[in-house]
Amino acid sequence: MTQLDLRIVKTKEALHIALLTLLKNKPLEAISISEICRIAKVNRGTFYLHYTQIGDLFEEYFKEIVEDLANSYQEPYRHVIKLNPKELNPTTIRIFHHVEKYKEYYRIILSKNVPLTYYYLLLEEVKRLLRGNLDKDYKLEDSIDSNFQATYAANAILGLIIEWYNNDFEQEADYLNEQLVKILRLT
Amino acid sequence: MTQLDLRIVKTKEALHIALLTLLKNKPLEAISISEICRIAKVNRGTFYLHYTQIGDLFEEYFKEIVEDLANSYQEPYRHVIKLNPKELNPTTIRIFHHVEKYKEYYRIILSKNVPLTYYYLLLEEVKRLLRGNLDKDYKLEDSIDSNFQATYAANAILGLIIEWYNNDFEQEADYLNEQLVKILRLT
DNA sequence: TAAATTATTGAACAGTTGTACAATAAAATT
DNA sequence: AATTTTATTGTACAACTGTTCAATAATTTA
Repeated sequence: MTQLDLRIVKTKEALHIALLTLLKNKPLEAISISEICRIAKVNRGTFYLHYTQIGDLFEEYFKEIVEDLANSYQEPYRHVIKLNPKELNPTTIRIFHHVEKYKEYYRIILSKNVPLTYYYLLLEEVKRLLRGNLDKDYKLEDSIDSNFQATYAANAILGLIIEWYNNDFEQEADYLNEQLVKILRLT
Repeated sequence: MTQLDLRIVKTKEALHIALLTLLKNKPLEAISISEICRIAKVNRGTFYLHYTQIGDLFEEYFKEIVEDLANSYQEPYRHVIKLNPKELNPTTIRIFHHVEKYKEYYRIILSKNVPLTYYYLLLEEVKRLLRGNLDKDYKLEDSIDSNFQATYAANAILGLIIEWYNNDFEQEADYLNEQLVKILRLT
């Protein structure tokens, strides 16, 4: 038994390529479904068979990017910075290099006219990655809600990324790492 | 010399009321400009004379709400919680009661299909409110970028609000305050 | 390979969007 | 109160949206 109908694969591929092509010239919000379909040579009705919004199509990519973030946490950390592992687990900090690598996409998902969905996808992933560490590094008080704590920490890191984005990613990823370490030592 | 043309005031008021009316029954993304104008009995072209998107209209409200957040920081803090003022400036923490008060609106601006703009407006305001405190409470290292630090702290607090929103605001505002204090003591 | 399944197409429809322009009405100014 | 200024209206247009349906084509299954 086969899982994927070849026609579906082809259609989605064509739509993916079309969206990427258009994104080189205009922001996500300025792209119309008709336009994508025209370029992809796919009937507009077919688009609606697979997606409901352009955002759904974009989300398919972005999920791959977020997957790369998760994967990057597996391989050993090579960018060595002097930091005390008791204060900050180095794995925590690989996210900035990931963002730097995909900055064209982060420029999209952090732009103000784009829906929050992608931000939330990212937040969930960072939470998931942090959660393991939080448990290990700190003994939790019983009275603390670990969901609140995880979202607090994850969103704080996303705050750094937002500020970085506002600076048009002009600093090095390593600089962001240093800042994070300093902020954590301070608090 | 007069500043505001009465016709403009009336038009905007009608549009405001129409949007609020519609928001009772459907989410922001499902509301069309035509619909608003039909209810407001305002020509559609007139809408475009003042706004470019529905979001602009909604933003006018939301700015008032954010203003209330800022104002609430002026009056003395009455919800007394036992906390060490050296560890956490109590003014920091008034935000949860504000959100509770306007939770219908925060439900809108934190929903996933809504653009990031409103989130950024909120983030900027929280940063502004925190910035004063951060400077006072901590001696900043020279090497730390206060913009990064401010966005880190402000976004962390918004993280708690996001988690609270995901829980459909079921906890009390005071509970959020307690959690924040505990998290800050922990870090 | 033939039959069955199902994705894609094309056409059509009512509603929305963004824009333009002349005519009109409402407000501000003198 | 008369005049000037300007916001609003109505109309029109091309493009986009979301949906439906029968006809057709591509792919899978037996």
